Amino acid sequence: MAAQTKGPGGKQPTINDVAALAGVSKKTVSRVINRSEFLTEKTRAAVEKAIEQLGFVPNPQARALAFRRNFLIALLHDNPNAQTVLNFQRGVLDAIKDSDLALLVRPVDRGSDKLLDDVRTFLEKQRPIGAMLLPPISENDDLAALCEDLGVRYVRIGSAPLDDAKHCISSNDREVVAEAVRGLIALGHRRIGFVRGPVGFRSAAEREKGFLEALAEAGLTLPAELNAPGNYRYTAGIEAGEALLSRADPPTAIFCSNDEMAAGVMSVAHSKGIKVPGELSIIGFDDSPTATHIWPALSTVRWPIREMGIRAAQTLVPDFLSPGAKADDEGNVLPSTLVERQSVAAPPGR
Amino acid sequence: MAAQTKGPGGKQPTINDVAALAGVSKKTVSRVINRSEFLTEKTRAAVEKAIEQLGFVPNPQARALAFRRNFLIALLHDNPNAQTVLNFQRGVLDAIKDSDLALLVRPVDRGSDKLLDDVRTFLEKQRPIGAMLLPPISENDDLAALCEDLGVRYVRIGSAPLDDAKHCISSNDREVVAEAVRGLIALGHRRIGFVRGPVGFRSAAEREKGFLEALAEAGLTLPAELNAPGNYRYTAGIEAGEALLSRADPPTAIFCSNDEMAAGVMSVAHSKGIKVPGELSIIGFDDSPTATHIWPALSTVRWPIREMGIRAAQTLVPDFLSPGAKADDEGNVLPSTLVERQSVAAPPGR
DNA sequence: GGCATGCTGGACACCGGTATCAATAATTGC
DNA sequence: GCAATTATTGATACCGGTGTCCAGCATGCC
Repeated sequence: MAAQTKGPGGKQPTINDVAALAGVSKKTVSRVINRSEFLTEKTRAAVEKAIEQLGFVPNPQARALAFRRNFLIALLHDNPNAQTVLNFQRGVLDAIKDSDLALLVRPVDRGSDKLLDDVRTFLEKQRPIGAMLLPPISENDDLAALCEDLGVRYVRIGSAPLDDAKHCISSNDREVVAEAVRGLIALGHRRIGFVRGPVGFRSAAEREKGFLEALAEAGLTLPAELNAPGNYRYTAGIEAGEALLSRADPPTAIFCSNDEMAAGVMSVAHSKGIKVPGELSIIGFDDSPTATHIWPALSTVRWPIREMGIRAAQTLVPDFLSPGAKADDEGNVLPSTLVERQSVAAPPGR
Repeated sequence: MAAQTKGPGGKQPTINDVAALAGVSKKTVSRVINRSEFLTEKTRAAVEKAIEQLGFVPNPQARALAFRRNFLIALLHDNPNAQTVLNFQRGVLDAIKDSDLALLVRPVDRGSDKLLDDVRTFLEKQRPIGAMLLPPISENDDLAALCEDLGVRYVRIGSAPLDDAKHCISSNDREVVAEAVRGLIALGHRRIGFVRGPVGFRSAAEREKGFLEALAEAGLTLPAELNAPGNYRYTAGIEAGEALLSRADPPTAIFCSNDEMAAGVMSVAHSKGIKVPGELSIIGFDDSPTATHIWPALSTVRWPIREMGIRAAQTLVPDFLSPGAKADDEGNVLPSTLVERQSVAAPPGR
């Protein structure tokens, strides 16, 4: 007698339909859905059969309302590197796959003076359980404060710890950059150029620190004329390449703070007839698709971005994930790795 | 006397709080929120003042429940080209910015035999108003049928109309490819190679059609030995490049069905010492970041992907967007454009 | 056999909005 | 000036779940 409209275009069955079919109350069905204890095996089986039969799927909006919290997490980003965002997204989705959570993606404009208002409106409207901040906006302390204020959990993804461990997933970029540069020095490079990232970016600062560290260890310094400004864009790489490679005494190797700029430097080298890696070694950072698509393929640093996505989810919402509720304090620094391709060799004289 | 817990960590004010403060019923507040007519200017002002004062933001879950539909649209994709996905996403978000809608992004695995089940589960669980299918999964008729079945609106993004206009946003890829190839012929190229896309992809077939069309117009044909298989990946470009450029009679130009494969062909040319564009012209498709990052910069076809995102939103949920409720039948074919860069020139002999 | 105890499962209120429909206020016609 | 008409508002049920709290029943104990 229960109206069980089903099938194409029809209404979705509700918990009441299930309860009626199984001959129990809706609360009992609710218990089954939420895996409550205190249930006879018999009752559980009956309810599960009814659920199966009706193809019942709980309405997430209703659950959200009743639970007084929804099951959304937000990913906020303003990243020029699409692959990074998507890989991170994949990691997060891998982590929440078997949970009730869904992911809301929100690109923002870090340049806008309404950034904070935008994010506030978004968070107030959607009320996600938590938010993930990808670099570079993860470096914005006001955003973190805003989340705190609104009672929204958050994690910040960064190149170095920015906050206490429970709010921060990072990688050891500085160390790996240093390792890469040590490699150049070991090959015999002495005049090594550097293309910086944008001013005020933590990631840029970390890469620079690693670079200078390695030079210092070898008793080398970075002459001002080999230190080029940059902003992570291809065109900045072009400009830096022009500046560094037009000199009478060009560097024999250049470390670029990301792959796009490295591609720019590489283009300049090609157009000037400078052989890479024979006459010039180049190293980038990110391991973006560009790194493998340019010729010769770029040696670079691979950021464990997908793993960071997984870890970010585990840190943000451990209570919603089944087993991997890891919360080990220091586990939130993940290792970047050096990827050696064809853009590095010994300098000409050796 | 009304309890207005506000501020950090406090509860969000509800419609009841607003009603109490404004001295009206909750239904009236609801009317204000939903811009109902039949409201005195005075009442509206009073309610709006209370909303403002309390910083009230309606709970989307509660609205979704009461409206019997949520305000989510889903973006389903399995796209190797991250930039495309992100640009499309931007377009959609631009379009829905001032609406109540939110965007749920869902990567899927087109290779999985559980694809349909995955998508079904996702749609049943989240119950979005509509779904957007990006290529290549947009070509999957079963997915479209599934949406239909579940009563979820959908639009398919493709290289050519796949369905009736109200379900399909496409671009005129065939024509633009033909235009590009005509350009090569006009420059004097006669032996033009082709690197195909993956078998069974509509996008690949369209590009091939355009290519052959232009050849036919000029009375040319594509010799089997210049027709290389591909799968849109860089490595396929490498293989195709090896096959085509190792011949005694190599082509003087190669059209590649996407940029990544073009980058592969370009790498092979570089490593064989073949000058691009002096000895070999190359054209790609997509205008991905790779196209500008490689050297020389790649001539390619730009897909109006962001505009397609906007149009997709307008087609999918015109009733939720304010003015741009365009539904003109034939307006859903958007123009791709040829982007001329430095990888094309006249063939050696001319 | 009667009673305390521990499990189960149900009745009912509630989450924060919207729909229905009747009640009330404002306007109009004559 | 009064009834008829129309514009505006409110009372109450309801959307589809969950929490609270209590009742019913089987069991163990004396």
